[in-house]
Amino acid sequence: MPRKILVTSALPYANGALHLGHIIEAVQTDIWVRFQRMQGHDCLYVCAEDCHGTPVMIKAQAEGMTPEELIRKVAAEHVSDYQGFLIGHDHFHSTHSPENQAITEKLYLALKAKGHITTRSVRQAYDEQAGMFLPDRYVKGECPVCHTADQYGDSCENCGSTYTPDKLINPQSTISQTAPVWRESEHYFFKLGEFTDVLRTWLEGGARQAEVRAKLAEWFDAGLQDWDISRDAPYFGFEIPGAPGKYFYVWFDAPIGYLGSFQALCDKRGLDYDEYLGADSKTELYHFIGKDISYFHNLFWPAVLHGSGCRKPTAVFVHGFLTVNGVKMSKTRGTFITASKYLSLLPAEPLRFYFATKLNSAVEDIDLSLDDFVARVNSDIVGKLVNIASRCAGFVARGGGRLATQLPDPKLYEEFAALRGTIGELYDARDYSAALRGIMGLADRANQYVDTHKPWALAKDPAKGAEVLAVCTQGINLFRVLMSYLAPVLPQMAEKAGKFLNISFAAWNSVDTPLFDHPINAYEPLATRLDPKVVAQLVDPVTPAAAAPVPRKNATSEKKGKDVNATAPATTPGNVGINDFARLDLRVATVLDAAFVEGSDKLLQLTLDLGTEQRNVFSGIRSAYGDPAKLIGRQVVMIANLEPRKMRFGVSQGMVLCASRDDGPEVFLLSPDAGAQPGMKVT
RNA sequence: GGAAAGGUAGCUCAGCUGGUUAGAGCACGGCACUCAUAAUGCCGGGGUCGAGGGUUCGAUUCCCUCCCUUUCCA
Repeated sequence: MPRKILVTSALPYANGALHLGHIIEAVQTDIWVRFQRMQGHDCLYVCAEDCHGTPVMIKAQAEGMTPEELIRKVAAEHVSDYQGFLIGHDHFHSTHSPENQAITEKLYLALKAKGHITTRSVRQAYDEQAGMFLPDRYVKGECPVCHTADQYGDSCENCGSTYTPDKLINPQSTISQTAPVWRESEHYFFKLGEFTDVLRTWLEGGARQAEVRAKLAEWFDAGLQDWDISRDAPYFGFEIPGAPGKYFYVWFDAPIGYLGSFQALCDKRGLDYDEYLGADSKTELYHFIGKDISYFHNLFWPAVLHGSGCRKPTAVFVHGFLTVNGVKMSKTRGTFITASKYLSLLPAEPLRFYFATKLNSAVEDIDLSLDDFVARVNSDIVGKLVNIASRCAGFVARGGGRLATQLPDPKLYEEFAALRGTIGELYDARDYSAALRGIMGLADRANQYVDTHKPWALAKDPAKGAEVLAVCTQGINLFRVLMSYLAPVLPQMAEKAGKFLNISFAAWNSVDTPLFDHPINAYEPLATRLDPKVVAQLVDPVTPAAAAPVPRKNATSEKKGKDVNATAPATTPGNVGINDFARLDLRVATVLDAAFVEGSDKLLQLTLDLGTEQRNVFSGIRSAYGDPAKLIGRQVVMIANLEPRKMRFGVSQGMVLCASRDDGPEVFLLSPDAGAQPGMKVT
């Protein structure tokens, strides 16, 4: 009996480019969807652009366009990136759509009718110059607890205290740089606490991951509080029915975007919306998300659905974040890789494969190690998998291009085919890494088989043509099983291999029957090796900033939940006040010594004289200053009050300033004019 | 501050409910082969399983403490 399954991955937010953190989620989802389809299930996959909220509004203003223009432009880029990574959405919609507005209003009115909505007055920061209320993250000031300057309105990054923006000392609007005033405004709240029992019950099946359950238990213990779902004009979003000037908070209508997108798909294909999303639907509904938005998907979302009389998700699948070369993605480290940058350099499938070798069902962070990426792809895909087809194809072609009428080693084939159940279970459980380990183990055995039977040696004896063909028929059949197992991960390669073998890889159980007496075509390379030099271009050369601690910032998620534009800083950051600049202790320093760092091809170790003291600094300028001796005696500008940073090679006590492009390898040290003395302050 | 996950060979990772000499891939060394995109096969070197206690006949695997990394906190 085919299952009917509706799957989503998280909606990308319309204020920035997709990066590889978005892509790993899309790949995880897409592999699962493709696998389910191969199983013969009806598996639909929808997604949408998440369009609303203050960050989009502000960003559109900054770019001199309307929000509608901005979201159209960004969505087009996102769609193109997803397609580049072979993500097979059945439909990609927008939360700023008539479908989404209709469903949002419907759910809201249902919640209201059932008494799940309440209102109360909220005191909030208001920017008189900009004429708008300020989300907490748009107010900055001194922490009331530890007195660290320049902290957001909701919590201090230094001491971790949480508070409301009115507690900040000398608060400032990040939009106009003026001091906000405090105004009362009526807000609409969703009474989440009323759903505590419903949620506890739902989570038994909906939250299947231990890590997620532990987190949810914490939230339950703390008690579920009302959720503010309204925002005041001006706001880019949907106006709340019967509440002029009040808009739905972006996080209220964003998950509803899943439903809106599916509605649009139904309209397109004539599907029955209620069969999937009606109150008593028997179909399965799964959301793939990152761990940062677990709260919204495991609490608010099922509660809103339940309260408005809709079905709840079958389960929510949570994954961890992506790191690059062991560190979080960040522009200052050069490890922030956008989807489009990747695609401009490399094909999608190697990365899909690499992600698959690492993905499992746990909420663990996953590292994209570039060296490992190259080794893994070149060895596993080209050296092992493709090699099986490549080394057998020539003999088959010379033997007439037709496979033999039987397998010389049916038991071996049987072993390969018998694993389809186990491997299928692993895919279904999202344990792709284990699935691929199993598959690659089989690839080794296939190569061993060919090595043992040496068709090239047999081919020297003209009388043994049939034997050669038999061995290679075995090899090709083993390859076919492996390719079938990998088809969810490598759809393009499966397509090409299908043309080579005159078959389709559409059905998971097709490997039950081996190919006999079957014509195959000339072999063409199915995959090419990755060039480490090209892969290295994914990350920017390490700049001196790499030696500096970066502010805590979420690498893989747009924190729209807090109304903050968490996209990594643009090339040209926004304005800062003079106080921001004054926090930096910039000093003139003389290079006393400069040397290569053993074990690093990027760093130089500098000993700097600050007049009153000496500092040890690791700086990523080796590519531009290959002869460190020439630096000795030179004067440079350094940040003297940078948090010391422990590195593999020692502690770096500051950083030297350099000029560079975002995308170029050149680095140019800054120097003061003649006459400056070590220790002089730069202002 | 509260909480979670992780720390296993140079690198990336497996190791289920404690039990013979701790595994894989890559990298490295040697040999073989030459069909294959310098691919493949065989053999080998390499780990006091973060540190210290404890439970046990026996712990990488259980308990406690500590250190380090990462992450989450409406």
